[in-house]
Amino acid sequence: MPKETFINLDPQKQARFLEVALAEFATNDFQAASITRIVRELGIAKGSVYQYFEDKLDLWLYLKNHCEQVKRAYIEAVHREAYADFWSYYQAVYANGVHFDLENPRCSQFLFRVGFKESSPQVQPYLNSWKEQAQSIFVQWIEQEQVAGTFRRDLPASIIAHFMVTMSLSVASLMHENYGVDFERNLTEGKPLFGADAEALQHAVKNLVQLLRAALKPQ
Amino acid sequence: MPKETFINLDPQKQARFLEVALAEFATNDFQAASITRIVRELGIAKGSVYQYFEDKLDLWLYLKNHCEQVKRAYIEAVHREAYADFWSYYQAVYANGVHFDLENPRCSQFLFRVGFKESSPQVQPYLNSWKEQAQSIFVQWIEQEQVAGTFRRDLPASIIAHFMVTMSLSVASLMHENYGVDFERNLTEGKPLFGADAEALQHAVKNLVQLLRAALKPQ
DNA sequence: ACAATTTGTGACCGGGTGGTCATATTTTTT
DNA sequence: AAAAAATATGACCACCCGGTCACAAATTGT
Repeated sequence: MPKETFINLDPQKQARFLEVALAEFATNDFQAASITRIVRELGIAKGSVYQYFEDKLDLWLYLKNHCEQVKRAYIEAVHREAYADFWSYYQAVYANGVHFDLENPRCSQFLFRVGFKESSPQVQPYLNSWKEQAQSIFVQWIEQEQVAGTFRRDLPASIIAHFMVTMSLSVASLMHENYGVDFERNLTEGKPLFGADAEALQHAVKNLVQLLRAALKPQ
Repeated sequence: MPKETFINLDPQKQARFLEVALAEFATNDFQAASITRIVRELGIAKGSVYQYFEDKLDLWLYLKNHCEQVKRAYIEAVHREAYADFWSYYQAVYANGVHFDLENPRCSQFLFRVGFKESSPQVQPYLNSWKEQAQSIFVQWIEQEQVAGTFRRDLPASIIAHFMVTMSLSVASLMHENYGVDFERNLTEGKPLFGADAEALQHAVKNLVQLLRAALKPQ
């Protein structure tokens, strides 16, 4: 939890602090991320950081919580009832996830790191939470589809959920490998992660959905 | 490249050095891995390391190359011609990959880190090579199967390859999440990565193949 | 206007790092 | 046995880190 000093801070300064801190933690491990670099970039004294947060871990937890909230808002804006079948719903959720990426590239990259790249022992206890959340949401969806008879029932929902989550998250690297999208460059140039390649993305997702459909329909 | 001093080193000492260095780099980022810890563990002087290798990066590259060679030997021991259909071949390759895991847990964990967790800028240029190799091998397989009519032809081989590689590699985390296999504990206790859970693994791979089959057969 | 409180500061601390090099030890050659 | 070459050593260097704290500045309350 941030200290009151940070909460009471001028919103503009608060936003700038968040921006710079997020950039640092999006580009580096917990261990490798440097408070010194953050304050140098911000042009403030190092002591200030410790007026705002207890320590490095406290700051990291705040950033994680913040980004998760932002992302959740995007996802929860899509409602299953509004879609005729699961796959159109899935694509809508995915599209909103991409909007999140486009509009909050640093958040997106940070969460990606937390979910997949991070291995610093100091944050180990806090790593799996959101992955488990995503997994359990998928399990609920899948069980409903299995009952409705649109998904195969010969495999446990938890297994199917694992593969769906994995594939969904892999689209980013597919974009990178097969469509030549350069996330790093887009980031350093301040562009959104997917840059002007929204079309390539749609194409990739379409192909992915075709594969998942075939894999998951009743055999 | 290691210096001659290391090549001429007593094989037993060489092996012990490799073992300890690999454990360090398997458990930590390139940045976080510590030469100081390695020499402390080995009980040798820090200067010795720099008689063996140019610098930290040189050591890392040697370890990477070594582990890749070891793994390749496992994979290339399986020949396509010896199997009637692709899926039995695929399962045999997978089984050998698991043997590699079981018999070289540190190698396996290090390569996993290099392929998925690593983000230290110093090693960035050397990261993608093996992933691209795996991908291109899969593309060749898939194109052959497409010609033979056993795989769907309505999607590009590159997309299917991404799908297969991603799903194949995710089995490890599936084991962790759904079968409760604790890689970290197995490692610290010196056991092989999959511990005594070979049965769970077989089950997971069976499920994986079922999904892949359904996704890839001609629609 | 003054006092009280909150916010900002940056030199400093202990600790860790990769890497060096003059020196000591061991091995090989003569 | 002596000389030469190869190998091992660890104190030391410059650097960076997270975190502290006595003090300065600014804001708020009276």
